[in-house]
Amino acid sequence: MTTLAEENYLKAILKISDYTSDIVATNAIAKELDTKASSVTEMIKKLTDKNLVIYQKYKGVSLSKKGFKTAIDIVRKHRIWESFLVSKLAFEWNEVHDVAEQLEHVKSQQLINALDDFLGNPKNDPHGEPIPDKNGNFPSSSSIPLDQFPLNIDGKVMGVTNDSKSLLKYLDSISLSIGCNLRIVRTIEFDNSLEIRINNTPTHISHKVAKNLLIKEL
Amino acid sequence: MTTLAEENYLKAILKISDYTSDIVATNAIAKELDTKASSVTEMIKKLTDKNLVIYQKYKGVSLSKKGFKTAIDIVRKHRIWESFLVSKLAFEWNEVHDVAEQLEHVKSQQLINALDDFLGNPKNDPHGEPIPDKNGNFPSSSSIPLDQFPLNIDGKVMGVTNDSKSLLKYLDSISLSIGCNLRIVRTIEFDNSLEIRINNTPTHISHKVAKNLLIKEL
DNA sequence: GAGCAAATTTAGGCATATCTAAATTATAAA
DNA sequence: TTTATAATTTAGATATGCCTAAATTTGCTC
Repeated sequence: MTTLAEENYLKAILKISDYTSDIVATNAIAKELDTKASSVTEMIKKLTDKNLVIYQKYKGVSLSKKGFKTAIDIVRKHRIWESFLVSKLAFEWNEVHDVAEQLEHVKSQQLINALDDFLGNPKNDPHGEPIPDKNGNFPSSSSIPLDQFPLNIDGKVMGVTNDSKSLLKYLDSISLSIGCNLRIVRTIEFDNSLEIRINNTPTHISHKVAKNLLIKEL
Repeated sequence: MTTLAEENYLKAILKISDYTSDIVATNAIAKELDTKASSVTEMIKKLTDKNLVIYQKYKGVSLSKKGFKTAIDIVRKHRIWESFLVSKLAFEWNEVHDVAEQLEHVKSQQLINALDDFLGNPKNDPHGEPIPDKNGNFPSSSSIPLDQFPLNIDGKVMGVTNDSKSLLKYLDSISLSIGCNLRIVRTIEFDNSLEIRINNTPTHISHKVAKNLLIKEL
C-alpha cells in the first residue's frame, strides 16, 4: 500500500518524465513538489525498497513498471474526479484541481471504476487531457502543443496540459476554451510569443501559454 | 485546519457521547479508535490547544462548541458520501463504510454542499441515519431503538445505528431492510433477545442487534 | 479514612516525512 | 586534465502520531 506522500512523488516523477519511464533528476522532483532535494533522496530510497522506482545514486531515478502503473492510476483518478466535479457538481474548470488532488488518493478500485461508468467513461477531463483506462492505456489523440502547430492553419483547441488556476482563469478572460477555433497568424521571434485568432478574434499570447495548449488540425 | 487523526478523534468523542457534548473517558476513546490510552491523552492535549475539546486531567474530555461543529460536519460528510455511493454508484449498503471513511476527510465545503444538492438533500443515509444540514442541525425524527420499542405494536424499520459490514450482512441474510414492517412478539428475559415478525415472518434476534435498529410506530 | 484496583498520565522510544548544513560526486570550462 | 560549480547525498534535527512501561490519580470497598 502506498502512502499519500509516496503517491505524490510517483505522480511528480511521471509528470516530469512527460508520461514515460525516463530518468528524472532529484532537483526536478524537489522543484515540482516544492520540497528539498534531501527529502527527495530519502523518499526515493523508500520507493526503491518498494520496487516502485529504479535508482542510481547521483544519476537519477525512473519509474519501474509497477511504479509507472501506480502513477498512471493516480492520474486516472485525478482526471475522473475532475470530470465528475465539472459535469455533475457544476464546478468551473479552474476550481477542480485542489479538490481532485485530495480525491485522487482515496483507495478503492470499485469506487473509481463505478464513478468512471457513472460518467459514461469519458475520454478526456474538463481540461481536455486524456483519461487512462483501467489498464493504464491512454485514448489515442492527435493533438499537439500550440507552440509546435503550423502557421496559418485552422485548428481546434483540444485541451490544456496544466490545470493551474491562474492559467485557467487567464484563458477564461481571453475567451479561450476547449473547442474554440484557433489559427496562428504570426510568431514573434524575439520572445516566441504568438499572434493568434480565437474564433476569428485577434489576440496575442505568450510562448508559455502556447506550450500549455493542445491543438488539433481541423 | 484539522488533521486526519484529529478528525477521527473528534468523531469518536461525538459517537461515544451519543451526539452530545457530554464528558467522555480516555479509555472509551482508546477502545473506539483501537489505540492506547496514552495516545489518546497526547492527542487530547493537541485538541485542547486548538480549542476543539475541553479537558480536565483524569476527569475526561468533552467537545467544545467548535469541536462539536467540526465533528458533526464530518458525520455529515460521511453520510452524504454513503448516500452518493449507494444511490448513484450502485454500492450495497454494507460496502460503503470504508470508502466513506476516506471521503469524509476531503476538505471542501463547496464539494460537500454541491454533492448534497446533487443528491436532492437527502434526510437520511442508506442505513437510515439522519444527515445533519449545513448548520449542523439534524432533521427531526421520531424513531427509537428497537430494544425500547413496545410489545405487540406494529412498527417500521427506519434505520440502523451501526454500519459495520457484519451487522449489515446479517440483516440482509434475515431479509431485514429499511422500510420493513416489524413487531415484537415476545421478549426473552434471560438474554433480552426478541422474538419478532419481519413483514409477518417470525424471527429471533439478539439484544445487541435490537439495540442497533431504529423503529418508528406505524 | 485507608488501601487497592482501575483509569489515566508521564517518560522514553519508534516510524514517517520533512528540514538545514556539511560532505561527496558529477560535469563542464579552461 | 585540472578545477570549480552545480547536483546530490549524508548527518543530525524537528513535528506528528503512535507504542510500552512506569508513575500517578481516582474512586470504591471495607
